[in-house]
Amino acid sequence: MTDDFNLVMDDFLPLRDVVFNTLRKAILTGQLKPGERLMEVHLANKLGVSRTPIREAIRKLELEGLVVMIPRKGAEVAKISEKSLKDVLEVRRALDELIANLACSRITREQLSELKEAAEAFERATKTEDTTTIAKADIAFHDIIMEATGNLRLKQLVNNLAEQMYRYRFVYLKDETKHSMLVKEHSRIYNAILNNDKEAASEAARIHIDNQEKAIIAHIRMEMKEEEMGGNI
Amino acid sequence: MTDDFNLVMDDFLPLRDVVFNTLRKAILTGQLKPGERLMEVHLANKLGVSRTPIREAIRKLELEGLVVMIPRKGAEVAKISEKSLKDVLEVRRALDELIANLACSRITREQLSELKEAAEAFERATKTEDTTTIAKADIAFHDIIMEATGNLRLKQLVNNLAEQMYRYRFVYLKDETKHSMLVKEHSRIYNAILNNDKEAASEAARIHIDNQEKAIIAHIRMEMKEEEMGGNI
DNA sequence: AGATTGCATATTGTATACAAGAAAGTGCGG
DNA sequence: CCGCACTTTCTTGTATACAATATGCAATCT
Repeated sequence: MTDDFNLVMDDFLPLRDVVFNTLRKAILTGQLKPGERLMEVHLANKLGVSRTPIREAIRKLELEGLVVMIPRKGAEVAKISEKSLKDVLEVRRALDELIANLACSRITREQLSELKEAAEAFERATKTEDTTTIAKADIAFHDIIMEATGNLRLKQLVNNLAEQMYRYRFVYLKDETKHSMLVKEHSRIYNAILNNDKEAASEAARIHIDNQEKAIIAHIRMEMKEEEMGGNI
Repeated sequence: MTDDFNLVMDDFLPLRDVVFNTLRKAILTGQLKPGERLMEVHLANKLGVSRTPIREAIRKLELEGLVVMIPRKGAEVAKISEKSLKDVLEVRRALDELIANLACSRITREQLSELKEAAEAFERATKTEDTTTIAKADIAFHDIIMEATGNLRLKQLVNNLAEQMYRYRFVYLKDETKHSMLVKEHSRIYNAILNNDKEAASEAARIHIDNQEKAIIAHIRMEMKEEEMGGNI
C-alpha cells in the first residue's frame, strides 16, 4: 500500500489548503483512484485533522471537477470518460491556439531568449530518457509562452484543464519514438512566435495538442480493453 | 437598505448550496459590492443558519473567483479591474468562436429551428424595451448554440466566465441604439450556422463579443471617472 | 506630542457534538 | 431457500464550542 499520503505541514497555510493540496495531488497522481469514495472521518484520521478542513477542501475539489458529490452519500473521485477527456481537449486546443497567438505580439525579448533556451533544454532532456526530466522541461517551455500572454485568467483556466489530464501526461512523453516529433513541434512553435506569425503559431499549437490527444485517447482505449478483459476472466 | 437578501429554502438541496447560490446572486446583482467583507457570524445570523454552511459556500465562491480570501482576515467580494475584465473577455472571445464553430457541424435540425425562433424572439424583445426580457431572450439564443456543441466542460467554463461580467450585461442591452446591431449580429450568427460556414460563424461570434467589450469597457471607465470625482469633492 | 506596549474584542480556524438519512445486515415468515 | 420488514450502524449535514490570531483603543513612557 503506497496509499499513505501524509500532510506536509506548511504551518502558515490554513489546514484546509494543506488538505486540499494533499488530496489534489493524491488524485492527480492516481493514489486516489477514480470512483473511490472520500470518507470524511477516514481522511480526517489519516491526516490527523478534524472533519472541518477536510470538508472545506472537498468543496474546492468539487468545483475543480476532481471529485463529484453524491447527495447524502458523499464525495468520490471523478471518473474520466473518453467523452469528458475529448471535451477538455477540445477546449484546451482553442485556448492553446489563443495562447500562441497572443504570445506572438506580447512576448518580450528576454522571454524569447528564455523560450529558445527552454526548447533546447527540452531537446537535451529527451536524450536523457528520464521521463520526469522531460516532463519538467516540457512544462517549462509552455509556461514561458503562457506567461508571455500576460493573461492571468487564461493561465489559471489552462492550468486547471491541464490538471484534468495530468495522469496521462507521461503517456506521450514515455514513447521515445515520439520524442523527435515533439522537439520539432516545439521548434515550430518557437519559430512562429519568433517571426511574430500568429497564424503559424496557432496552427503549431493546435497540431501539438492534436498529437497529444491521439496518444492519450489510444492509451485510454487500451486501458479500457484491459479492464474489460479483467472483468471477463 | 435593499441589503436584506433571504434564503430560498429548497428543502432537498444542502444548506451550503442554498447559501452558495444566495451569496452568488447577491454578488452578481451588486447587492454585495466589490471589496465588501463577508463576515461569517453576520451572514449566519442574517440567513438563519450556522457558520458551517456559510464557510463551505465561501470556499466555493473563492474558487469561482467571486470572492478573495485574506488569511486570518476573512473573505471579501472580489474587485474587478479593467485588466481582469479584458482578460476574461479575451478568453471568452476564443471560446465563443469555438462554440460557434462547433455548433456548425453538430447542431441538429430541431436545434436549428429553435435557434431561428430564438433569434426572432430576441428581435421582438428589443421592441418591448424591457431590459430583463431582452436579457432573457439573449441568454436563450446563446444557450441553444452552446447546447449544440455537446461539450459539457465548455458550457461550464463559458458560463463561469459570463458570470464574472454579469453585472455589466445590462449595459449593452439598455442602450437602445445598439439593439438593431445586436439583432443583425444574431442573424449573422444564425445564418452562418445554418450554412455550416465555420469561418463565418466564428467571425460573427468574435464581432459579437468585440462589441460587447467596447460597451462594457466604456461603461467601466465612466464608472471609475465618477468614483474619482466623488473622492475629489 | 508621539510612539509603543498591553489589553479587550472581534473574527477566523479547528474540533467536536448532535441530528438525520441511507445502506447494510438480521431475523422472521412464507 | 427467498423475500420483506425491522433494526443497527455508518456517513453525511448542521450547529456549536473552543483556540488562535489580528485589530483597535487606551494608557504609559520617552
